[in-house]
Amino acid sequence: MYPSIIVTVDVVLMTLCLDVLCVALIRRPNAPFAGELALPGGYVHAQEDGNAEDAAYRILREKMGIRPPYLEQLATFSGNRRDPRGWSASIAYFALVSPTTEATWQPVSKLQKLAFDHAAIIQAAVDRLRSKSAYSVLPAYLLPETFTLAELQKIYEQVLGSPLDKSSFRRKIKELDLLDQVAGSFQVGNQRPAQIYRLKKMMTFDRTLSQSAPRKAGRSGQ
Amino acid sequence: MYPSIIVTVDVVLMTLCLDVLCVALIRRPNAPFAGELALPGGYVHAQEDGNAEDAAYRILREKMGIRPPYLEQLATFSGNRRDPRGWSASIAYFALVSPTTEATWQPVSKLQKLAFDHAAIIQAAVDRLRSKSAYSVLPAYLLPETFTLAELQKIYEQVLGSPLDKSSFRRKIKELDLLDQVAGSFQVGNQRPAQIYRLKKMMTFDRTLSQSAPRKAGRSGQ
DNA sequence: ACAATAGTGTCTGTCAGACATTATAGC
DNA sequence: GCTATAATGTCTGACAGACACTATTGT
Repeated sequence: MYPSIIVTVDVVLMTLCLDVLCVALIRRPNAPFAGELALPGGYVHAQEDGNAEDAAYRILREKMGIRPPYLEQLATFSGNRRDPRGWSASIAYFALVSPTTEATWQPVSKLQKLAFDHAAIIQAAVDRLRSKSAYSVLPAYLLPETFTLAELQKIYEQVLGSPLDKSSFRRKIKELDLLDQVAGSFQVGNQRPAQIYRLKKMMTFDRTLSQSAPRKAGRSGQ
Repeated sequence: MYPSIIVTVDVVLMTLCLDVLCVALIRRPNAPFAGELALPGGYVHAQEDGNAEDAAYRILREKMGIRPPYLEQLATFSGNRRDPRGWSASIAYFALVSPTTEATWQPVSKLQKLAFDHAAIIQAAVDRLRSKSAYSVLPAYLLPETFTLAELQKIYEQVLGSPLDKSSFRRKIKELDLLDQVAGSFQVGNQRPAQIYRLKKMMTFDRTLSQSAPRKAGRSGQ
């Protein structure tokens, strides 16, 4: 009745390896683009996947063996030229994980030629991560579950690409009130130990980090 | 080979009617949801549409007879429960037009029950418009091609839901440098005539409008 | 004591909001 | 003159960045 359209889900899974933003890639075993590097992805399975997000989680479970702490829909890439098999729509997601996750990580800055339009999808994911990092705690998902403020600041500097002032950074993080102190501390050498934190369990992530912070509405009125 | 998946495009077409944010709806002639109100949408036509955005433009042309000055992909809504015919994916777009566009406009604040999950899609579009309005000139697309600064400010106040200071608003708009003066002026009564502006032709829209939320008065305390 | 990093206090330039003032039209 | 709106000028509180300062560990 209607010409069949290929519907797939692809996931841009990112982490920070040795202070470099990396993406997980898989070498394709089959055509098309056999042997080339590609994002983990696959067909939507109408029988098992309740929706596209379910499919993304299933694919990450099957192909990477993980369940990421952060996953969000990125955009849908579609058209008749991106897949030699025909008109296709790829619902792309991006996910962030701790660097302890096992995978074939590739720095996003030096990617070879990739299958399909996956290079463009990765670029969109990196742009989104960068732009959201300016006003959210997203980069914290690139760290292990617990971390120090110094580590967190370093992650932000890596993602944003510019150094941040320690005092201002801590002031902002405190205002956001998105971290919980964890009992215990972390120490590397002969130095003062650092307090350990973890992300608060919450449903919303898009609080403002810098500049456009909602100015402490609290004070106003009663 | 793979179970067929329904791929459609739906467009949330918005404007400002009498200072109220409205969305264009169409009464469905056919099942499913025959007779109910729904977003303009339709199947992707693999033969004619180069990609999903092309399909969105085609649908707006066929069903509304327009080509909007602003169109952006919103998100993809998918799953096995949103369409009684089976597993479906709707690539949703949102578009802004001038209020002179002919259509059946409905205020977004008082929507009846809609077909499919279109109420959720509209909510997502409104949220996106609101959040982008804080740091872009997007609301200008809700006006005719030329307008005065007073009209523009009123639009922003409508979309953002809070009054803005005239001086600050103009300072910001000037800094953004996104408007061109148009020869001529506009006058309503026995008053000083207002300068007329139009949007500059450009490719990027996401400049910063205001760095911070409007500060709540509070001359009172402290 | 020193070294090294964690964490805080203080100053200051900048800027958004508040609001006064001037400008331009018709009467 | 008056009224109404357009457009601009000026002041001020608040905040982000800069940076000096204190705190806490091991040797």
